[in-house]
Amino acid sequence: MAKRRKSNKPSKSTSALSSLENDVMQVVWDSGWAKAEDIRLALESSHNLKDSTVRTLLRRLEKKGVLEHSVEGRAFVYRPKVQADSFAAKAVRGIADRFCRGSIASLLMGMAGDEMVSADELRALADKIEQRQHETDEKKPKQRKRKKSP
Amino acid sequence: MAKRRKSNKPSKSTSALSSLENDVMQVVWDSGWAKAEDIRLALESSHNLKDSTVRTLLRRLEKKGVLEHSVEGRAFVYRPKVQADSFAAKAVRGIADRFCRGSIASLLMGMAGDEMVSADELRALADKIEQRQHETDEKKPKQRKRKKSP
DNA sequence: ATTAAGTGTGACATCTTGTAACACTTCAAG
DNA sequence: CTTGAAGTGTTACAAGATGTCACACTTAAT
Repeated sequence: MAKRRKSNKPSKSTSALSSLENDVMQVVWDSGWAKAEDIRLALESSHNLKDSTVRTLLRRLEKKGVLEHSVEGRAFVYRPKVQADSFAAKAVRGIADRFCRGSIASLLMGMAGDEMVSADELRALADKIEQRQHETDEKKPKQRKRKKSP
Repeated sequence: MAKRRKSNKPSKSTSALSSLENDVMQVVWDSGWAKAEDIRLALESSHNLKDSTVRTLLRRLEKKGVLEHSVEGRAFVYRPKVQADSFAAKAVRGIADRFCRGSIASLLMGMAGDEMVSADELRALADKIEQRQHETDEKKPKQRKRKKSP
């Protein structure tokens, strides 16, 4: 054995978010944008954060590259710089790399084992994906290459 | 009957591992078992850890519930208590919960968008899963309809 | 009895996370 | 112009997670 992966540096750029940061992102992802106060209110039920706390989070999130803001009037309007699904996908890829040598398939098998996905679900998904593929192919012809080693 | 998750608390038991801990697990997952020294050697290239450091990691990992050991001779032999794929699956579920309201489907769709999984792969997987289902679940073999790709 | 191979026990310096007080900047109303 | 509300950034800190060990302890052999 000699194929150790050395990707131990999380690079911190678009990687892991803490749970609270996650909650914040959720709000932004949901509405597409949000001001500090919006977020404070949205999370009010779960966390009772002070205005400055929210701002700190927002700033940290922006530094992490998952948010960006634009000035509107005298307030900052934050919006996702990375979309939720894309972000999630990246996270999953990371997992696949670590735990399954990059094989999403193995990963999925594992999920099936844990009864997290059913065969039917997968098939339905495959159809949907294929369908979208066609749409995409019409405008942006690009060929996929996702073969797993024999 | 639905298999709804009852807790959203990370529970910290079998959850996140740090990158170093991850590297250690990788070694154990790879060979199925390992002694402290094995691990030290395996990670030697990336990290030059002292023996005690490795042991600490091993112990922490065990406390986290992902490893377990048995005494063999006078040495501890560690082996995964959680399999890699299962562990990965759990991690994925966490992601799905956070980013896609628990929908693995949405998550997978996102991955498809990033060209991480193909429809074919998914279908093949679905078959394999279904097959396993039957093996494990020996009751009434249901007929499978293979929708071949166009 | 001395050792070599193994093990467990603190300990510590850094980060990360959750929280926030406080000071600074502006537009807008007096 | 003076004030103040609405916003913003800076700085700080306690807890807990991480990476790293030096050491002291145990035990089967020599």
